[in-house]
Amino acid sequence: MAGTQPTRKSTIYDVAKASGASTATVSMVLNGTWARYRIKEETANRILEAAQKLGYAVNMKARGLRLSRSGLAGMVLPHYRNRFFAGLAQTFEDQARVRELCPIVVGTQRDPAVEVNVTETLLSQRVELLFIAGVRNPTPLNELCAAAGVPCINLDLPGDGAPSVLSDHRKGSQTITDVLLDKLLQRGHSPDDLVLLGGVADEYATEMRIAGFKDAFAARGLTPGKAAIDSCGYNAAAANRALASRFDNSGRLPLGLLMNSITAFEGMVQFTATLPPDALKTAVVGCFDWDPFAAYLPFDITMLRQDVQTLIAEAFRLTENFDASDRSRILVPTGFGKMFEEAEQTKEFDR
Amino acid sequence: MAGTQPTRKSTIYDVAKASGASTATVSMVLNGTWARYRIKEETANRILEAAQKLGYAVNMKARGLRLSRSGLAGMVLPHYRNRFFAGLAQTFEDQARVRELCPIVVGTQRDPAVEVNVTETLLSQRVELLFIAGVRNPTPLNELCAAAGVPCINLDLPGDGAPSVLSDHRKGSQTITDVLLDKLLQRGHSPDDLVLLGGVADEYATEMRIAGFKDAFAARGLTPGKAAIDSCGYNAAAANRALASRFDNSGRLPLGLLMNSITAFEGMVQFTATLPPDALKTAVVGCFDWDPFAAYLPFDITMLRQDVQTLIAEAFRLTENFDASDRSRILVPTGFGKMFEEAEQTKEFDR
DNA sequence: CTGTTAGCGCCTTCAC
DNA sequence: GTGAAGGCGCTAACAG
Repeated sequence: MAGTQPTRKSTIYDVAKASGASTATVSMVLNGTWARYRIKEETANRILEAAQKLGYAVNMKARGLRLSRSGLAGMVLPHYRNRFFAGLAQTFEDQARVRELCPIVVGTQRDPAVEVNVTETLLSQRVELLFIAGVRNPTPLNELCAAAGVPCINLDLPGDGAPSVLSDHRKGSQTITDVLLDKLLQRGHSPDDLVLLGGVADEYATEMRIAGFKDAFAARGLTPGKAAIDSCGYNAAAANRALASRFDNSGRLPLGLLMNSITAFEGMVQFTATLPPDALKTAVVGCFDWDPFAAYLPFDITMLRQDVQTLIAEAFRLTENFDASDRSRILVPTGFGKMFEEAEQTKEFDR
Repeated sequence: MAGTQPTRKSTIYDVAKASGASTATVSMVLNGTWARYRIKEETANRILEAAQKLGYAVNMKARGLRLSRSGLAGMVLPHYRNRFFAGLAQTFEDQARVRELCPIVVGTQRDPAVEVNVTETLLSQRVELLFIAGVRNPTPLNELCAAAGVPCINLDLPGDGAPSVLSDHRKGSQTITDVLLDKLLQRGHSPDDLVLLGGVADEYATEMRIAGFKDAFAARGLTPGKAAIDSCGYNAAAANRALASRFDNSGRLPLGLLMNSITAFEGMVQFTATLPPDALKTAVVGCFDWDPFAAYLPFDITMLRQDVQTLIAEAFRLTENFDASDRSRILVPTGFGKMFEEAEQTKEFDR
């Protein structure tokens, strides 16, 4: 590989010259469309050989310019730091590749300025579709896409500027709440001992989860008390503080705890780490996200999991025959534990 | 946004027509190079305004074709499923953006066919540089890049076809081994009770970690025993099995355990979850990766952390004035615990 | 069956 | 100060 001059990449002109054919013939052969044009197999082989020898690789920029198809599929998400977003990214990549698209996913750190910036960049690269995941207010991004005529789907958080594909947080919340209530009763405790902790009151996922929480109580002819719902924020520090103040007031931890996000859950773990080891022994806890290590922490824990496979599949489905005026909100069920595990099998040398 | 015909994106021609200027003038103004050409400020403003109104966005495909600069920076990595790779991706994106490049990172699931495929795709999109992280044998990918004249850096695993930026696993291993030995002695146990578990014997990171492990013993005038090093593989199931068989043979867990990867660590956690809760009470354990939840598991655990910031910064440094014949291996120190935490602060609404 | 040609959208040199 | 023209690499008609 040392001898080749690295500056100039070979083009179809080089291949044409080397093989003594014309650029059109080369183009057809290299695209595999040559059978349709009844080009002699011998010519085709000659060209393929020359291309091989020259290390020719198509310039997608030029092809894209000509065809006005970039072959790029874009997705923006906040970060990769939890299993949900990591899974989303992975699944998106896999399914984009199946569709012969080059996946390009970008993390924005939930910074609206970065979100706009990234979207503009992706659009200027002429992505053929854009998925927007976990963006608080996707409308400006939707509008950018609409202006560019690029199909755009909101994932995980709904928006008014495009169709949305969402996990059915309400139903999921009712289900997990129900499980926790059963466990609580089994241990001789009361439904009043269950607390839904974390999240932001005026935000979609939290609203849905609160609704589902109430649904579960209602199905038993009950209503959760005032103190049972504490939307103290998503981040670990907030949940940590909220728990600490409850502890200070009552002298103990709630007997049932439903954490509204893995980050809030992390805050809970941080706080309980400051307590004697068996402070959570009798507690029943649940969480709206799943994490492999969290699942092994030393207390009774139930984790809900979003179905990234279906989420992404639905989003792709919406992009075919995309209807720019579509504002539908598709709901995808969530499930427990390891039900989606297969997708993330590790390879032998993985680490 | 409803009224605009979504099919056609506006071009500089549209902007030129709308503003009554020529395409050249528009181009200069839109590139910010207009001051150099002494274009009237009034004209410039008129053009900017028209562009704004038309929702003009540069077509990077065309610009790239003309300038032979794509504005794309590529990175391939195995997946996003642990904090190291997630951090790498995040940091890469941030630093690429600082350099005015559009980051495009792709996960390959450690599948060599996908790795080659992805590299070819990225190259055909004319990325201006490519980082290759966690690829077992990067040489074929390096050669593809070399043939295309694209700067290419191996991250985290070394290769013969390009410069590499690596964590100093050997030094890190010596340090953490030293810490574990101290703890073991403090508790009245013997250095022989420490086991290095996981990894693949003929693989770079494992080799370095074994060397560091021995260094730590050597510094005390000792040599680890035969059974002290068990490269049973990286994946959780393998570590799980290895521990199970040790347990069957000796009737107890090793008193000191140094896990060679977060996945092997996960296997250990899986196995110990089948034991009585206090089976690990007196154990001393370490791990060559860091995870926020793993850090809160109920036993004495020490985690080593790679410095993704420096890793990426060094890689970028190597790409400027890139020397295609450079085969240097740059070593980056690792550290303990939360030393690189600041980089992943969560926002208020994060989850 | 194969070669010629006209752009895709943009930037830059060179006249005006 | 501004307009016209050429070409980046590729593809798809359209001629031979």
